[in-house]
This record gives sequence, C-alpha cells and structure tokens, in this order.
Amino acid sequence: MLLTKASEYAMLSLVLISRQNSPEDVDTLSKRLNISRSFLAKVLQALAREGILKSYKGAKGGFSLNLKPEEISIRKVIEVVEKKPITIFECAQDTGHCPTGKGDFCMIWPFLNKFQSKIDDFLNEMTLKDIL
Amino acid sequence: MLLTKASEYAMLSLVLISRQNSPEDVDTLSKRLNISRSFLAKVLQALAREGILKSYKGAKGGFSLNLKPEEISIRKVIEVVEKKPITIFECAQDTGHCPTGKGDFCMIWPFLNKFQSKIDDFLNEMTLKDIL
DNA sequence: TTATAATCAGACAAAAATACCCTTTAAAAA
DNA sequence: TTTTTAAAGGGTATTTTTGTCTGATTATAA
Repeated sequence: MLLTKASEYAMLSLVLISRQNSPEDVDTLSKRLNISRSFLAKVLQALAREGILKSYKGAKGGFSLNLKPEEISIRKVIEVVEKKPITIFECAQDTGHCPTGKGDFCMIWPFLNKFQSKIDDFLNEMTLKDIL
Repeated sequence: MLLTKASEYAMLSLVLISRQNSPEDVDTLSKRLNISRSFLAKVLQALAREGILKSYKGAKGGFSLNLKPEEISIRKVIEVVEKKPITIFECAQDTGHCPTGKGDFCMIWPFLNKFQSKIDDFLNEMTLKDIL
C-alpha cells in the first residue's frame, strides 16, 4: 500500500474544504467523513503548517484552502501527511543506498528506479483541481 | 512503501538463480544476499508453490527457474510474495468498496483508480528478462 | 542409511499505522 | 471582560504489518 489513511483523509478533506467558502472545522469534517477526529486534526495541522491550508482558531474557525486548487500539488499533499517522500521502496530514489547493504551495484535498482519514475511523472502533474 | 523486503528478496533471488544452471539452495542465497535465511525460505517456497520456481529437496537441492525469464511476470512475483495484489490504496482496484464507508460515490476514487492504472500498465509488461 | 535441503507451522519482536486524551493558545461572540 | 469555540501540539495506547527465529517433518541424492 503506497498510501495510508492519512493521505486518504487529506484528499477527502481538501475536496470538502474546497467546496466551502467559510472555514471548515475538524469536528464537522470528521463527522461527515466518519473518521477519527484526532487523527484528522493532525493531518490537517500538517497541511496548515506547510501552507496548503489556512487555519483559523476560535469560534467559527477551522481550515480553508490557502492556495488555489490548481496550485495544490497532490504529491506535496501526500508527502506532507505521510511525513516522507512517496517511494515504492526505500532505495528507489537514491543511488547511494543499496538493499544488499554491500554498497556494490544493486541488481534490481535500475528496475526500481524506472518504476519510481512512472509514479513521479504521474504525481508531478496532478493538482487538487484534477480531483475536483 | 509499495513493496516490502519480501519483494526485494524475491527479485534479487530470481536474478541470482537465473544466473545459475544448477539449483541454488536457500542457505547459499541468504548468505550471498546477507539476509534472513528463514524469511527467504518462505519467500522462495511461495514462488515454488506458484510454479515460478522449481524446488528440489535433498542433497544438491535448491531452487531453479521453472519458466524462462521472459515468461516470469514481475507483477505475479510481487503479488505472490506480498500475498496480495499490488495497490496504491485499499479501494483503488474495486469500484465497490469506498473509503468513506458510506457506499455513496467516493470523491477521490477516480483519481486513485487512474493512479493505480499507471502502475498496472507498467507492471503488466515487466518480466524478469527486463531486469536481467 | 546418512546427510542435506525443502516444507510447514507457530511464536515472537520491532516497527508502523491508527486512534485517543489532555493541556495550551488564540480568537470570536456574548 | 468573560465565555465559548476551535486549532496546536504533546504524549500515549491499540492494532496491524513486517521481518525474524525455532523446530519438527519430509523427500532425495550420495
């Protein structure tokens, strides 16, 4: 599984938030999506910290988009909430570290890297606008 | 992470086994790859059960390819050792089950499914021959 | 008949994913 | 000004996944 629920929740929330013109609060969102309130809060907080969402404290507060949908990169969203780059396997991105742990040439790295590129290519051009 | 060590070990082993004309035993392979003997055994046994490898018991036994490299689908290899289809997310393949748990139309399923297709397309044409 | 090596089942620890709680802080509304 | 609302954030508990280890059984070549 490349994506965890954190990514799912993030994307679903972004869709709901983008449909709203006033801030959406975590409580409402978690009930609408029928998911864990506290877990969702962390996800949205991470997105706010990275400037994807804008947060408003206090009454009538919540989260709203800080960027236009076409400016929100899905890759970025996923990487923020997963707290790591999105890779098919640990070594798929870097040339340095090899699964054999030997430092010598890895027999499957070229394959893994090609596979990774397919995913990168796809994600690099996806924005929230494409999902809406 | 789409792939676990099970897939890594499987692919590395297949490369080593394909280079050999006599059966390779788990002990030798695990030492050469510097990985857990028992875990590797499970991985190779699964591949043998599915007819990808051929196993030989007893002295001078081990595993050898049961198919030509160009007949060994990487998708199949991975799915066998991971014991489940390769999906970016639980719902990405089927239309039926929706992450919202509501049964109603899922806002992000079209995106997930498109993403999944990219991966399927890539894996469907990869064989062991492409890695060698 | 003995040594070798696959087969198979089960227990286990470590890590990751998911969910919960509780306190603090900021802001709006009363 | 006080109260209420809601984000921020730290810590922790639960569950699932992943990877490893152990040991008993079975087949087979030498």
